[in-house]
Amino acid sequence: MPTAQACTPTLPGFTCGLDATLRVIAGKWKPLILYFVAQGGPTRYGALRRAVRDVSDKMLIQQLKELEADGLVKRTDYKEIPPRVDYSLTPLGRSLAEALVPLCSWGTENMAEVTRVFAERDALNSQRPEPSGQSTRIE
Amino acid sequence: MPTAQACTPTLPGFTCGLDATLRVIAGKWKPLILYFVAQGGPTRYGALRRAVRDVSDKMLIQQLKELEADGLVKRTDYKEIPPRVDYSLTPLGRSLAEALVPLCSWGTENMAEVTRVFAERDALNSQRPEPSGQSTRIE
DNA sequence: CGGAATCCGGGTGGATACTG
DNA sequence: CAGTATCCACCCGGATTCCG
Repeated sequence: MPTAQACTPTLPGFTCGLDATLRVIAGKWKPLILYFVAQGGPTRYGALRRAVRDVSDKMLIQQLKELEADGLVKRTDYKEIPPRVDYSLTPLGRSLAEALVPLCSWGTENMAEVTRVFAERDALNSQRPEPSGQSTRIE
Repeated sequence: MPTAQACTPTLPGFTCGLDATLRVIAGKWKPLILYFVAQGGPTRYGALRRAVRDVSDKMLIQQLKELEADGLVKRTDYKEIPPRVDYSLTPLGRSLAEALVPLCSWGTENMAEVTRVFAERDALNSQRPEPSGQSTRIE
């Protein structure tokens, strides 16, 4: 019912609202970055790096730059020594982060289910001629 | 700010609910697929291909298979000639699609903004001959 | 501390051709 | 109509190293 018909083409280039959103948050870490900054307020680079586990400097910086270029996050350099920089959300970024909340809730509620499904999939993978453990497939 | 701290680690493997969700919908087309199927009910392959613009057969099938393996969509083959197959959402998939609604709304509301930002970015890219590295933008 | 630059392997994903 | 199969360019993203 309210399955939202908000997906009506309005501007050229995007097929629908979801399409537009995806172009902005496409990227392995962007949603997590947005979400963590939304929760923590202005967040220092190091803190962000620790929060978004397994992200490398290169990727974190890259995604942050794109988010900044897209007007979702704001970078503040305090020009101090040692360096201090923090990242905060713009109003636009804040509104997008709000839209991510349901996704987070969904994950929390269905984490057990997701874990199970992934375990099954990994079990199938390990039956294949695939030596060594780690299966960081994803994305 | 009710910025939801639903992002509390609960199960090993995932840092938070959002992390879990992202592992499931990571993939260029999955959110769009979920959303279109959610809107249209059981959707035929061809219809989906037309709905998700610019997707190739290969990618569409691949993503559909993963969604199916993850228990989000259900494939129905009517074994007819000519072939007829449709895809529908499982309860799990339906709940996830619901969680996508805010993202779609956000895109619709901020499409003008997004379009503008992207235009600026593209403008900058085309201005730079960039001596140290070929940056032939995007497709 | 907060990056930037470079190298590099593997996966992603497009194009095309073919099948039932 | 609903896929499958193959080739392959490209870029994502990790590791490493260096800089202010």
